[in-house]
Amino acid sequence: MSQTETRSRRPEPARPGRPRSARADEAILQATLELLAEEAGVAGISMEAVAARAGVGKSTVYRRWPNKERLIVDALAALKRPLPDPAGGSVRDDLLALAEAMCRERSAKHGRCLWNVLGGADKYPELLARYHREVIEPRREIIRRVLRRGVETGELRADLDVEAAIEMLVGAMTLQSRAPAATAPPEDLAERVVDTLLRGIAA
Amino acid sequence: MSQTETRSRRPEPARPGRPRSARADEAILQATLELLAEEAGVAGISMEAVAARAGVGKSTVYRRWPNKERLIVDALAALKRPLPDPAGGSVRDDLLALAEAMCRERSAKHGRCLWNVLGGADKYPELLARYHREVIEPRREIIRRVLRRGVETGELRADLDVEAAIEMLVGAMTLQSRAPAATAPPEDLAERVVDTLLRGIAA
Amino acid sequence: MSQTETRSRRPEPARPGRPRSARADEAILQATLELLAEEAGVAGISMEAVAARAGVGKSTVYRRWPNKERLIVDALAALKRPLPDPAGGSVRDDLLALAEAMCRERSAKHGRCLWNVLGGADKYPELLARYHREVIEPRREIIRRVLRRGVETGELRADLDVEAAIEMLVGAMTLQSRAPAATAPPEDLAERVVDTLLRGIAA
Amino acid sequence: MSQTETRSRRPEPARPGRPRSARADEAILQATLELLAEEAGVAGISMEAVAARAGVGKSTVYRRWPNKERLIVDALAALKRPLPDPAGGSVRDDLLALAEAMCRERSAKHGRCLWNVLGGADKYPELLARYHREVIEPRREIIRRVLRRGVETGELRADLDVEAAIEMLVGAMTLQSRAPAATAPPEDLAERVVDTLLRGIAA
DNA sequence: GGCTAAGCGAGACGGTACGTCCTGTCTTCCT
DNA sequence: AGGAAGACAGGACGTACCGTCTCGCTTAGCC
Repeated sequence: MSQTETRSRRPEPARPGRPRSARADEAILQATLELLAEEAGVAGISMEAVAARAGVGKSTVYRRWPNKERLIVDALAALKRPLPDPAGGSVRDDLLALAEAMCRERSAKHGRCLWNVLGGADKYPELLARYHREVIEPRREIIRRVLRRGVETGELRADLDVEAAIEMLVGAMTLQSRAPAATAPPEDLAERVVDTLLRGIAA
Repeated sequence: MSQTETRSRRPEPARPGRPRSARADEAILQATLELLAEEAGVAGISMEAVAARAGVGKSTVYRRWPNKERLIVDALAALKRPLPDPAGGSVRDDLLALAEAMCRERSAKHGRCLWNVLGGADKYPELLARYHREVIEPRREIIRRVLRRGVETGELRADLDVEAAIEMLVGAMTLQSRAPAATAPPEDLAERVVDTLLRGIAA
Repeated sequence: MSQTETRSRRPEPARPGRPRSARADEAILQATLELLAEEAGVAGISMEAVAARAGVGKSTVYRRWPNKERLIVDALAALKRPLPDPAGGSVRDDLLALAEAMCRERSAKHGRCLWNVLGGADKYPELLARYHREVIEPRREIIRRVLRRGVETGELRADLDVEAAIEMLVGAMTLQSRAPAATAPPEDLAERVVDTLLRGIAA
Repeated sequence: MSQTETRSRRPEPARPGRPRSARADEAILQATLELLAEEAGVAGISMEAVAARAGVGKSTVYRRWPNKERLIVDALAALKRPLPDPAGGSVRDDLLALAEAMCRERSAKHGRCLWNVLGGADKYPELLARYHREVIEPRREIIRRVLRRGVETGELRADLDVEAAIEMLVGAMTLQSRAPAATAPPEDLAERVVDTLLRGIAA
């Protein structure tokens, strides 16, 4: 993944030997995500199953990723679809759109993947660090811009603690996903959270 | 653990044979927590390591817990110290005390344990469900009571969405712990979040 | 193998834990020999195939033998049936009996095993050394005794070079086995070699 | 090798494209022999190691030889120096010269190669057959001629069993090489064997 | 005080997955 | 077209745990 990116950035140093198969890359990532969704967690899937489902030899997997964890983090990165950059209506509309996107994601297949993976993360600090850098931060940045713009337009209070607000919004929307599967979040959770955030709870 | 509780509830049905060693129970749970902190995640520790560190045979572990996950959830339950029931000052003071307690917990050893475990949780829904029922919900209930009292005393707005507020507070305080270890949360995060929650962000 | 022998020599120090299964020992050695005969050479068989055919887990094999080579040498040792101690008739009769036994062995299943294995032996000098010590030398000793007795009884010349004679007899009977499978040795090879050895070739 | 021979026999059919590099041929065979001596047995060396040591791509090896075994047999053929055709003195002198040559060969580097290879031979019958035809038989033929001449000159007995005598001589001289490396054969083994063969062991 | 039943440390059992290495084939660019 | 490089599918290697089982030995309560 990262190598592919790196290589494609510069105009191909023309390495000798047979080039790596792009189909294999895709098949492996695809198989990984499927298994990650079906089974569960880093522990729940096996490299051998990944290779088998991808129709690929084990060595083809290990040539690209040094171990299971690194494969999984790259597979997850493949779904890091950025949050929809909000149209730019009222701050409330923008925040609501973002909150609902996060809420939807929670139940989506990849949502589960992320959580399954992040659990065992203390063991792999770089895994977590990279995930933060490449996935989490860009998303917060979008919210941060919406909030800043709100301050400028006067929609939000001038002394707003932007980071605390981000933390609350993101926290509320993602924490819920840890509830038992049965406990579906209420449909209107996004709206209720955004409104509570806007108005505050003080009388 | 659960069996121990069950047994200690009724006055000993007086089973025949040698009774189970209480020292073994403790040693196993202790070893589990130590390994959970040192290593990481459900996947990171092995039953053999637990037994070895506890100075106990593997069968002594398996006699008490049917598998790794059940052992771990019981070990975690051993640290479910309840949040300090707030003294009952102003709502702000109470919320702040709770928030700071959660914040402190995040960096504590058991804090890490919880997160390490919750990751691979999709595979073990009952683990997660039980954890929610026995650990998470009681804690939310404490916050819930503080908020309800605030509404009654008029400190908080009458149309407050209690659940949304809980979600935001808990989410903000716990999500942070997933940042890379280096990224220590700001000292005053609790205060900033509580104030932002109280006042709202709208102008 | 060696461990079993060692243990059974002394009256069991009563080691803790579940004792090793004698059935597994047998099944593994049996499977090894079968595969050694069917397939060929150290390289031709796999530990996984051995375990599978023996109906045993791989770890059960590796608990007893540290690697493929050590397993194979022990399997071969299991067939080191000693040469029939000759009845003690005339020297010619005794030598003929021994030569014919060696000749028969050549075509037998285990004969092939030995050769298949001895090939890659430079890599495992201890394998070869042990095989010599435990299998080859005892056999030569039998021939040596027959020749010495012949000298004493006056059947053989007094100035006989015993070791050279052994080398010639054993060499002639075993070298042949390296001929292509098609080239069956003549029925009467043993007799012809013994007589040539007795009479010499000089006029 | 075989292809090279075939091509060099006829005056080059003038194939299109770049001709094969003679340097590559040599480098590959050289590398094979070196590894065969250092490591051990057909199983002990890898095509990748051969190609790497020869400074050659794997495909360059596989273009010339279809698999490991064929490469090895050709590499060995490169050392099949014929036995010195004996000067034609007394039969004893001739046999002694041949025996000593065989004895010397045993300790030489290629000696080891041959044995290393012959071990795993059941799996590759054609390898063995070819080796017999091209290396072993020519050598026996030399001994055979010496013995026949001895019969004609009256030095050897008229009713000599030529094949049995060959078997004993060759067997005695080559079998020894299977002893552990430490056990060097006695200096005078050749002489003792030849004399024992000549005089017989009977009183 | 002996009997009975369960607990105990130890470790073997059949399995599964790991990550490494090598085989023999293929695909690319360079000469 | 040959050559060097190296990717490809496949499969065995030897290791580490899983959760179960079998040993011989305590350690209790009940007779």
